[in-house]
Amino acid sequence: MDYKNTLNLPETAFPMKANLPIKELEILKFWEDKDIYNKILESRKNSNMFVLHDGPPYANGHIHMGTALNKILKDMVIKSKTMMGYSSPYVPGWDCHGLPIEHNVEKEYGVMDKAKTRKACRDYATKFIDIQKQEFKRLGVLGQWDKPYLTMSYDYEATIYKEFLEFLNNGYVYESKKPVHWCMSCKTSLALAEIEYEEDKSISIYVKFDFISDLGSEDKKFLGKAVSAVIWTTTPWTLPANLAVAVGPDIDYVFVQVKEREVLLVAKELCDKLMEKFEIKDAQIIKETKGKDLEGYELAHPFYDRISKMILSEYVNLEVGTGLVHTAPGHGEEDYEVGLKYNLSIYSPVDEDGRFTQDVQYFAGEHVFKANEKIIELLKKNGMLLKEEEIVHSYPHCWRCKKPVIFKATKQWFISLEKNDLRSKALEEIKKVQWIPKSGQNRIYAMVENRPDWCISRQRAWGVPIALFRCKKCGRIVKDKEILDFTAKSIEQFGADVWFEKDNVYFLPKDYKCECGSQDFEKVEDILDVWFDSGVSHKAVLYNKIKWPADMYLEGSDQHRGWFHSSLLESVGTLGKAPYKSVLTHGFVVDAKGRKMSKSLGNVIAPQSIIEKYGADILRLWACATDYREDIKLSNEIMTRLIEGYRKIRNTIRFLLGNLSDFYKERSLKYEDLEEIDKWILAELENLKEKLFKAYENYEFHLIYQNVTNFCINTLSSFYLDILKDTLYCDSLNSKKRLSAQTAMKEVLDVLIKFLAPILSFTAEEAYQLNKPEKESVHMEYFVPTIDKYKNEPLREKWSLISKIRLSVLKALELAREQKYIGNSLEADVYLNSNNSLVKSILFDERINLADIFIVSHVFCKSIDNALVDYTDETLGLIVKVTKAIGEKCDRCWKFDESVSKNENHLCKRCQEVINEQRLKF
RNA sequence: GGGCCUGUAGCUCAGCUGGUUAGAGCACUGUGCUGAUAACGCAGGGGUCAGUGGUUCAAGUCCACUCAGGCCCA
Repeated sequence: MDYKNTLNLPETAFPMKANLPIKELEILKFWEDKDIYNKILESRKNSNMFVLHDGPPYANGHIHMGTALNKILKDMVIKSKTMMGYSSPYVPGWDCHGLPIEHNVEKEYGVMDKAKTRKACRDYATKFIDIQKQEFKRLGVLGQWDKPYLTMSYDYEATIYKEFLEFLNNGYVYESKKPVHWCMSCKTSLALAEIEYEEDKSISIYVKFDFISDLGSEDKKFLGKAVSAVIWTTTPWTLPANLAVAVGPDIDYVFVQVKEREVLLVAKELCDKLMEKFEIKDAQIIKETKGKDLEGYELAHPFYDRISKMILSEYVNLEVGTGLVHTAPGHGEEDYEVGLKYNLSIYSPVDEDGRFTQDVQYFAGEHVFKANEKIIELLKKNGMLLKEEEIVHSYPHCWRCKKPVIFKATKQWFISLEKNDLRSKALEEIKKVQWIPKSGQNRIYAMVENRPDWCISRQRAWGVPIALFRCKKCGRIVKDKEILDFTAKSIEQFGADVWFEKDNVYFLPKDYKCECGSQDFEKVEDILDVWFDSGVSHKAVLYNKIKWPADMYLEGSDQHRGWFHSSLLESVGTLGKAPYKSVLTHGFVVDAKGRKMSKSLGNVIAPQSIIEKYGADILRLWACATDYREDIKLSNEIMTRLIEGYRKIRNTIRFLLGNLSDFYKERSLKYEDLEEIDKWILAELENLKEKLFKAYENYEFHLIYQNVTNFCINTLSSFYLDILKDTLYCDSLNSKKRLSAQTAMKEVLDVLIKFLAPILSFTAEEAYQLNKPEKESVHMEYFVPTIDKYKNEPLREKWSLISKIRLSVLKALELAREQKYIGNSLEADVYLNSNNSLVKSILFDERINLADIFIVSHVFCKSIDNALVDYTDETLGLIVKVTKAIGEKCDRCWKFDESVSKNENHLCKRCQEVINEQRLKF
């Protein structure tokens, strides 16, 4: 007879197949309809706060794996903090200004006036904010999505401007020249993103710079000889602006005698090649020296009556040239940097059309590219040209007009790092912040320590203007408080557009005069660096609003130079403190081989494709399972493995739910009344909880995945739950043993669901709703606190030994199975014997049922002859013998027992009793 | 080229302050069950710990270099 429907088999609405792509949409709707985010905050309104401040992604394009990872990690931090009892609001933001948007707008609509460009940029940003918002929400990230912060909102723009004024009024801000890419035909400066590199033919020349310094007085070898340093350049037109010659401090140089009275200085390594090039035979090295010993010598400019200094630069390399580098601080990035160090002037005597200014001897009014030839002529005439040759190299071109660009120094606005000790204060603050991982501290420290002053101006349209007036006559900047305050107020009211839309008369009081008496003013039209925009977010979003400083900033490790950096300088500059207490960084998403994802490599995986195929919880599990502090690999195999892991967790939850369907709180037993095995699982659970708490506290999410998976597989699935099945299915609904099991299982399920909620946010919610929920959403819950009563190390040790004994028995059973003596382990009886006292104490312990634990029909602690299998475990001192089970197979529980043959229903004693009890009920 | 960092089984990760034959889960192979069933159990194979050299009685664990990769800068 089939007794299947007399069993208490698991029953649940929690399906084995998750169907996440569909199910998640329902859950999203549930969260939104019930306004769960705000209810969570409401439930924590009297709690301590933990504020993770969102770094604003750029409102451009769809989200990619990196942004998805970042948002998921943030969400896991916030949800876990919430479940620890904190009030942890999440205000997402977007970075809206800046060149990439302006660039795309210009590509689409062509060049427009500022007002139109700004309007189009605003629309463009708005569009992508909406797109990204939907994509972020789909990841399961809960937050204040209806009221995000936008760097282009009027009040935020006003904050940017006001913060700039703080810097201005505290004396940090100054104007100075700096070389930028300059298009001579568009007459505009260009950002890096607007530069296209193309192969170009160019002239390159080797030029002599004579030593003025008298080397003969130092070393007789030089007496009566003309000594020259040899440089190489591909831009002869920058020679008029030459102010120095740079050498590498650790590079070896040689003085080579080439004629009776002529000596050249070149890098040792390149010497032979150069002599060949210059067609010099019989060159003789007369002296060797390190670059650092050359510092400070004076050279003569090759055609002007001017000194060119010998300086040191780390940028010098030996790939091309002579190892000595012509340096014009007004015409090159590196030249500029090193020029600042040596206090050279940023000399750039070229106008916006690319013509030399009037003060340039020989070449005034000449276009720089045309001047190239004339300069070479002059050098030839002076005898300073050693060699001239054509080369092909990649040269920057304007993305718009495709013409070659030049480096030209233009006036820019800076924030000084030395004023008010900004740099040293920032460095001190860095030391106070908790950097996770620790190496982040070194990284940002080195950057702040070495960076030049902050160039905050851009010659673009889409941004917050440096809204200041300049006297056209004397150049003075208007700093009157009323005028600046009025401007700030206007921006707050109308947005930064007001600066471009209204005339001077709107901002300046009637009859306003400059100190010099002039009434003629011009607007500064430069806009602020977007890093300044996002750098003030702590002020715009947190300060005097939520909580300041933030407890955490969490971004990719590239932000050490980016947002962490600009926020730090901004905050230290105006408030004297870092805006964050801790900074957590994650690595970058790479492919299976550890290479970065790029379109050209064709290895890009979009988050959308994973969500559509597998669901956001799988993506979340991925973010959790890998150690994000390093690079995070993503591949099809990794996804497949994660899906397996997900299924294991899901099925464990499903089994627990199924076996608790008839259970409710009132039926739970007191801890003291639990079976030993159930006390044991609670002790194991306590151990797991401790690990999980620690992992959440240290933000080591991958340990949560590892621990939970191992617990589900080893502790639950293959041991505890497997053993429990007989009790759960076959015992009476009211049996103490079964209620004891359910009491423990309920606790286990609770812990799993709640501790997984920050990670598998959808699945946890689904399970929570089916498990007789106490709150509206699992995300309003708290982590299950540690319960001291459940801790029980001796019990854990005892059961660890039981588990070892079990493994030996399973091994013996496997041997019997291989020989086809048994199939199902219930077909076997086990005989045990041990000379180990500890093992023996287990064998004869009456509180545990070994037959249950081994899932066999009977266990006898004695010896027997003629066993089918005889297995000895040396380390335990245990002898295991296996025989066919005595008695017949009970039709209901499938255990073998001698009572079965005597029973008219072919049932064992236990099952007959359960059936009797069930009949009584109906 | 410089700064910061990484490299343990096919995949994801453990391996504490250097100390027994390097661990786990998944995957793989074999197998049992068919009352967690596109599930569950059991058993098994698989690693010269990126490479080379060094320190040490002893190195995956410390040092140097090399190779591969990532972020930032040049």
